[in-house]
Amino acid sequence: MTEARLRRVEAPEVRRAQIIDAAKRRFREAGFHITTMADIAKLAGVSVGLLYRYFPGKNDVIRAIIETDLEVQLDAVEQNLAAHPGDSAAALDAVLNGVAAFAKDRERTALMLEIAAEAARSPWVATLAAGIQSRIAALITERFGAGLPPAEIDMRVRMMLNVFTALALNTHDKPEDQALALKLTMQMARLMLGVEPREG
Amino acid sequence: MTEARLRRVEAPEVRRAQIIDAAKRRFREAGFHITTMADIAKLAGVSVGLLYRYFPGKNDVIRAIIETDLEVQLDAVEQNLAAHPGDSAAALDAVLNGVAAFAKDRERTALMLEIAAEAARSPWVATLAAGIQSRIAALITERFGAGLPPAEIDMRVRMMLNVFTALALNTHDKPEDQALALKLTMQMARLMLGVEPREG
Amino acid sequence: MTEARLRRVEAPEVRRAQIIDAAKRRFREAGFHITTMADIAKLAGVSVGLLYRYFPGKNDVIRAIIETDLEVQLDAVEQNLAAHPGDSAAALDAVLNGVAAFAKDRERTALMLEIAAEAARSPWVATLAAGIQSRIAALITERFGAGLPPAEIDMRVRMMLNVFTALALNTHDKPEDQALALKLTMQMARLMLGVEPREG
Amino acid sequence: MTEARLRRVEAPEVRRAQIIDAAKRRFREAGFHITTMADIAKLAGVSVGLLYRYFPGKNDVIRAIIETDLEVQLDAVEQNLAAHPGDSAAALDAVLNGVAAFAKDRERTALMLEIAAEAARSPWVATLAAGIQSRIAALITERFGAGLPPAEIDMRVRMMLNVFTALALNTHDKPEDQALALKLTMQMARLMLGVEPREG
DNA sequence: AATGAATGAGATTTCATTCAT
DNA sequence: CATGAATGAAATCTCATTCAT
Repeated sequence: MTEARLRRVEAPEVRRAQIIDAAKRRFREAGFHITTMADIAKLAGVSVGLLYRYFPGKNDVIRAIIETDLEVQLDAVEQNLAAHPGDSAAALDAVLNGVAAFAKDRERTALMLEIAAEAARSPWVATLAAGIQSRIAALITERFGAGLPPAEIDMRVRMMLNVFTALALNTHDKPEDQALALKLTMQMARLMLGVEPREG
Repeated sequence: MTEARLRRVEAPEVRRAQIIDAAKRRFREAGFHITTMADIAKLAGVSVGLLYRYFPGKNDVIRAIIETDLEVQLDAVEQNLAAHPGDSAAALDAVLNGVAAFAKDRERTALMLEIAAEAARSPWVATLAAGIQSRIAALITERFGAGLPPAEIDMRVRMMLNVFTALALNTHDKPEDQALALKLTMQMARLMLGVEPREG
Repeated sequence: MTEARLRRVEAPEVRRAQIIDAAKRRFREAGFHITTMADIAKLAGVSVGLLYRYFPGKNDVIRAIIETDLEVQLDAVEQNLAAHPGDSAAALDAVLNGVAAFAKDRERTALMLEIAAEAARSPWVATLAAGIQSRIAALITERFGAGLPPAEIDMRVRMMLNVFTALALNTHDKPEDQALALKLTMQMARLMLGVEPREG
Repeated sequence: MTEARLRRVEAPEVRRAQIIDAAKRRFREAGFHITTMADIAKLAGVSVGLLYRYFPGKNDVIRAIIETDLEVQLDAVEQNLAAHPGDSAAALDAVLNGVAAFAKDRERTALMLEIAAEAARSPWVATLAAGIQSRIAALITERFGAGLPPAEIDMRVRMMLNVFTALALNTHDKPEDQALALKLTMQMARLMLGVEPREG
């Protein structure tokens, strides 16, 4: 009577990606603590037991998701900077637009909030997040770091990133609201980075 | 043979406050989903059974905490504005300082993040939070709303509040970091409200 | 459709005894590691959840059973000695007969073997068992301890007890076999305790 | 690109021995029910899948271990008797020393207890063990069986073997304790076989 | 023949909720 | 009103067994 799942062997990286992907999706929708291992397994299309071949336990799945998610943010900044080697203003725009795009994706921001809430409780999450933010700050300083002390740049970058996170907290149904919210957030981001608003 | 435990009968409001207070403390430390009803009962110094006389279920406790927490924010703004009926600049300062004080309290911000994460999942939480923000915006508009269209004022106030949320997202361990973060936050808040930074 | 169990509140000692008793029975029949918590709960007539109000986990149930079982052996020796305050020979007889009776009970010996096997693996079980045996040895020394050094008495008592345990390993179907096995074991026990065989 | 792991094809007897050996070691350390098939496979240096080519299931591995272990005991007695065809006293000594050596090996005794505990539950184990004991008894009776009725000799041999089991039940940490325990065991063994203690 | 990824039934444990006292 | 023992559904995790490679 039970629908026999067909046993497909996959390369470890593929499986791991499947699982991480499924977990991320469920975590976004339901949060870390409501999501069950069975949920993840079902969504990933594998058995529960297999989850435990890839991760020692549920906490390790959460940890992996948090780590990869934060890494993605760092990578995005890195790539946006690298895409405009000569033009600093364009590079900055690219970074800000990248972060903004990220903040507009409700799915991603839900996970971001989940991580933020977790960081308020688990020291290791807080440390990890702070580390990634510092590395992002370092990348930006390297490129734009004028006369400010490193500690201040670090903080300014953090605040800039957090403002976008905070933006994600709002539910803007109407497109014009969204546009306005984004415009204002961009102003704040530029204020943090000490750059003049561009035309447009 | 007489029971050592004293089975005190308390006024309902007192009991309810006891429970809400205990729940809030645990929710701050451990989050909504990790906290158990037994945790709350123990911290409140009452039995689990009694919890169910005051709230139909755990979700209702969460709902009550979210509601009271948001109300407290609204009340704070209201009182700060009312405290300076003549001096608009002083009133604004009072509001900003009030929100800042809130954002510096790690315990409260942990709960705020918890609520934000919940809002990303439960529509009613999102609606409730948006409603409160609108009421705060209305209060401020009423007082300072000069030439801008109401929709923009509303959004600017929301963004101003978001900035403090961003502050809360930071893991500021060192006091000098805290001071810097607060200074930057104030700059952004003033930018949102279109007021010049004050001396000081 | 589910047969509604009627919710009966019992005194803690009664419940604990029920659980320990059920666990002991299942452990005797199936061994520590085959017995499940659900087995125990069902046999005790309680829910699985209740088991965890009385014991933190399965290992603690095992520990409790081991402890009580060893204590019972000590108590038996103590009582048999106390029952014959004047007559040393009679007291010794009582002790030996007590141990023999114990060894004849297949249910109890099965548990004894389970404990012995566990002792070979878990140091704490070994230590606990050795401690109880030493206390039994002390009781006997107190009463009969002639010229032998305490360490030797201790060992002789242990060997005596173990011989009875070993007796339990054999399956004797025919009564005359049982009687002979017991007679021979008694001879060995007396040899260990350095007493002459009695007539009869 | 070539696989680092070498997939050696071995003669079936070699593989079987590898597996049995590994299983025995884990069973000694952890017991039948705690040991997993993966444990055994790892220790044997083969895959789990291969285990199932040699044994239909875990129970069959257990059965094989129990059988070989009991056979080894029988063989040892047989060989010790055969080694002294003329001198009965020397033969007896050899047998006793052989059994004693066995009982002093903590690893082997742990397995013996495991088997004994299993025998208390599984009739086939009990039957198998009883059969081996009878065959050992027969060997000894054949050699020393003087005036006693065969049934009694059989029982005396069993009891003699039990005595060594009793020795195994002891947790003898200190060497001097071990020596004493062995001395006492030998006394009991000789009592069972009706022989005078030898000098030495 | 050999591997080990994959399965899924079943074990342990947790906890929101109920209800006898 | 108040208690906390009791319940049971559901979650996490384990492991004997299977089977594609």
